[in-house]
Amino acid sequence: MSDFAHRLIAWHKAHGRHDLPWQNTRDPYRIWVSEIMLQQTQVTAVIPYFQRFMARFPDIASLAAASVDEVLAHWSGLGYYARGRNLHAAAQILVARHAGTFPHAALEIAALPGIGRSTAAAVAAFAFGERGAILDGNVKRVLARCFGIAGFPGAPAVQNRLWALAEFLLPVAGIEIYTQALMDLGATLCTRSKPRCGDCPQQAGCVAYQSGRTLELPTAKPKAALPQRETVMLILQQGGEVLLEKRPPSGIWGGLWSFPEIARTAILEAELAARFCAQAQRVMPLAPLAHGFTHYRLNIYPLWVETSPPLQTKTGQVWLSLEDARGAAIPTPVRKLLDRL
DNA sequence: AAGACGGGGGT
DNA sequence: ACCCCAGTCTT
Repeated sequence: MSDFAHRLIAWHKAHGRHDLPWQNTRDPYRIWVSEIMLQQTQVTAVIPYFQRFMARFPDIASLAAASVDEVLAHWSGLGYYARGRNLHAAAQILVARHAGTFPHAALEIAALPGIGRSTAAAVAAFAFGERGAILDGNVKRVLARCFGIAGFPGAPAVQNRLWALAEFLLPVAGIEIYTQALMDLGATLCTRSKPRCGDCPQQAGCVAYQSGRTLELPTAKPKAALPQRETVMLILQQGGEVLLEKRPPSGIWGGLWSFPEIARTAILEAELAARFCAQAQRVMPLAPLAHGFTHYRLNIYPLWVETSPPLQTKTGQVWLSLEDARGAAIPTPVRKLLDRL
């Protein structure tokens, strides 16, 4: 047996969870229901639901005979209601095609609605002792850390590596305790934040711990692509001066001085007349400028405009020399644009 | 490959 | 109050 499996099993004897309502049984139905409920849901939340569910639907036949409405009523509050619908549909399939019994092979189990590769392997292991790997979020975290697997575990290439590793590590015998131990380690010690490495049986061989990368592994999900926004900044120039506007006190660049903005679809002449009592003498687009925020990316399309009198300014508008503008409270993109003039 | 699905825990 | 999380199915 691998050192990894050996240490895990020894640890589980002393520190694992042994008395959950779906443990100490080989009833595939109880194990199945618990594994479905435990998807995306923590043990403490599942326990009362599991108890009520088993009291009302004690076996495959009673679940299959019930209405989907009643099944969902017992799921109410647990979330991901497709789990409940699939559970009910699978029970009816088991009655119709498997004489109301559970198939032993993980591949057949995985053919049922709502059961994927990992859940099938867990049910097959706990109910029938079938040797197979599981790979849920807890296991991904444990393996990524212990073996230093970088990359987002949800990415197919990383996930394939983790599956292969999970298969490789399986003990020849004792799949039930090994599988439970792996789940328990991830759920209780090797947690996402504040892992208890001091109590971990794998510490001496853990790549993440030994290299100080525990909090960097597993690699976080890549941030969603930043929303893109765009604006036109008007660089109104007259003589050696440019017009700056004071921005509203809240929001982006609150209270700072910035170039006036118009929508990309706005009509320049109309905006100039309405907001600045000015006319354009010369108009010249400058190269676009991208500015990154934490929550979106702003593409700025600067429009240099030489204006003609009158030079009326409204409240919150000011004409400044380039030098004075550079000394004002301006955001970085405005500074970059000033540097181009 | 990316999104939908619902609720809970951590911060 | 916000961000982060996660297995399976669907698109």
